[in-house]
Parts: sequence; C-alpha cells; structure tokens
Amino acid sequence: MTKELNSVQPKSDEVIVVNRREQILEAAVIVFAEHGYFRATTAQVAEKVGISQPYIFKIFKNKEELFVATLERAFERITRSFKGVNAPADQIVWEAIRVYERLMETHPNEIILQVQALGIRDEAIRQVIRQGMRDITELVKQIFVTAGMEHPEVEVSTFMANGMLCNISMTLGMPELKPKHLDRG
Amino acid sequence: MTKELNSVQPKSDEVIVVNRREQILEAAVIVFAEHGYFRATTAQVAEKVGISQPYIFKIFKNKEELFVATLERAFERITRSFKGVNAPADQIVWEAIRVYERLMETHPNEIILQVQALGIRDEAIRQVIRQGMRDITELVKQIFVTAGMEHPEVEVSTFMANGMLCNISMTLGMPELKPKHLDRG
DNA sequence: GGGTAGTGATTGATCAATAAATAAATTAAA
DNA sequence: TTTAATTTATTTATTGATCAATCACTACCC
Repeated sequence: MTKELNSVQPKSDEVIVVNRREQILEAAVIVFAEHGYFRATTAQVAEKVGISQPYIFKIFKNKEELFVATLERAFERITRSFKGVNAPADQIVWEAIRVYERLMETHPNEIILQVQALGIRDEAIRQVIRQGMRDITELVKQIFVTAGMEHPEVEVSTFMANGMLCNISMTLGMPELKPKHLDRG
Repeated sequence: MTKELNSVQPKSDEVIVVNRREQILEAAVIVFAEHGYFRATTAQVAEKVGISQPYIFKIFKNKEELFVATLERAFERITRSFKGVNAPADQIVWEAIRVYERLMETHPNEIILQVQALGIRDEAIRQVIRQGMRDITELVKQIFVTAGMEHPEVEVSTFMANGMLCNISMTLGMPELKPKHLDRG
C-alpha cells in the first residue's frame, strides 16, 4: 500500500548517499497532504521513507519543524517558479497563470499543504504562511510592475484572489469552483 | 480567564431554560476558532459553557459531529444573510459585499472556522464545506441573475475569489492581503 | 576507538469517549 | 397535598488509544 520512496540502486560498489532530509520531506508532503498535519503521524512518514520512526527526530527537532520545513519548501518552489516570469504588459497575467497552473499540476500536494496551513493556529506555522504570502504577493507585484502594467496593485490582488480560489477548488476536489476567467481569454 | 457564557438571569420565579445545544455551539465556535479543530479540546468547550466535559457527548455523538454542527451553523448564517439581498444590476455587487463585510464583523470566528475547515481532510467535514460552498455560489448567482447582471457566471466567480481572499486575510491577521477593489469604488 | 547512521523498546501526555452514580425536576398515586 | 415513582439533567471517575519524543543500544566505517 504505502510505497517506499527511497528505491535507490547503488551502481556496483559505489554507494549513492541519498539525502535523508530530502527523502523525509518528500514523504512528508505526501502524508501531510493526504491526512492533514494533525492526523498524519511521523510513523507514516518514516514508513514511506523506509526508516524507523525515531530517526525522523534525529533530523527534525519535532513534528512541527518537519511540517514547517515542508511548507517552506512549497513556498520556495512557488517563488522560484515566478522568478523567471517576464512578458509584455498585455500578456503578463496569462503568463503568470500559465506558470502557476503548471506548478499545480506538477506539485498538487504542496498546494494542498498550503491550504491546510491557512487554518492551522500554531504560531510557528502561521508565521511561515504569512511570510510566504507576503513573498509571493511582493514578487508578483514586482513582475507586474516590471511588465509596465496599468494598475499593478489591483491586478496583483485579483491574481492572488483567483489563485487562492484555484487552490481551494483543488483541495476540496471541486473543479466547478475554479475561476471562470480561466475558461477562455 | 475563560469566561462562562451561560450567565442567564432567571426573572423572579420564572426559570429561563437555556438551550444547552445552542450554548455548546456558541462556545465551540470560539474554542475551535482560537485553537483549531484538532488542538481544541472538548474540555475547553465544556469549561466555557460551565458544564462537565462528558456532558458534551450526551448532546453530540462525538467531537467531529460537534464541529460539523458549528460549521453548518456558520454556513447557514451566510446563506441567510444573502437571502434578502436585492438591488439593481449596477449596485448588486456592492450590496453583496456590504452584507458580507457586516457578517465578517459580527461573526469573525465563524469565518475563521471555515478557513480552517478548508484544509481538514476528514471526509464528513469535507462534505459539509463542499455543500456550503455550492450553496453560497448558487445563491449568489441567483441574486446576480435576478438583478439582471451582464455576466453573472464570471461575476460570481470573482465575488467568491475576493470573498475567500478576505477570509484568509482575516484568518491570518494580514489586513494588507485584503482585495484592493474594496478600497474605493 | 570515535564518529556517523540507524534501530527497538519504551514512556509520558493528552484526550475522546464510556460507564456508573447522583441530583433535580416532573408526574402519578394515595 | 404529601409522597412515591419516573424521567431528565448532569457529574465523577475511569479507560483505552494514540503518538510524539527519548533513551539506550548496535553496526559499520575510517
């Protein structure tokens, strides 16, 4: 049922040292997205990696820190994706949408993770998501301004709102909730 | 610290029978909004009502059912608020926004509850929030159509997107995230 | 023989949920 | 109209599970 993720073939005698931290994060994203932060157990994450449950705590101080790390990773991927975006003013929004849509296809679990995090009341997690939202907003604004857009503030806000509705639509499994703009130009 | 909510003054000999179910729901909204569904304990809810913890389970089958009830209550309040909305096509959106903004002021905890619920992976809760979203979307659409609006589908979608961003802005305590439309017409 | 990578066994808290008992109120009987 | 019976409201005490986190140990490599 739960497939291990660390299926690494050592080439002859050369031992491939996989990064345990990365492996754990990779598994954690999946487990957290499926069961939610609180229902997910460190044992499930460990099982998916193929290590013992206590070993998680050799690498992450506690469960919260593990979740924070997965969340930060998710936000970093978003900002990294947006960093390269560049287009003339009349195309920049569609370009940004395109980039984000691809991200949602390739890393749906990270999107789910973020929607989860919106509702978590633990302060450490709230801080991460606040910072993440700030970073994305600022970055998108910078992109829109650079493209020479008319009303960047309003456009950024609209972009964030529709992006959020996209996330929620996906997390809830309600495709009918997706923003209607996106249907056709 | 945690103030009891059932401070009811019986008028002379006339005994005012307060509805325990309602009292519990009232307390639950507060406790859930503050700590989140999973961290909130039934003991905290009970303490706030001024009853014993096990008594909660005489009225609600389990914790999940209690949460579902609070969530349904929150959604009902939203739909009830929108039910009466009516205005000409060029004012209907602002009217809907006005109504929703008042709701956010009077019942912020119910909004927080909904944002929380977006990320919860338990199937019973997901169903409630899916239905709630469907109900609101449909109702807003009906209002917009009745007002004789040009592109109701797109407008409803935009309304939902900005509404969600509002909710998130509130839940995260990030006023700067609020939709920029709302600043001025 | 010390460092790195890892495991098995265990514990200590936390809570939802149950069960058994009690008090209070309401109805019925005498 | 007092009292007995019965139902309703509520509590105390307890349990049973679940898990994050710790500790003490092993195996391997340089």
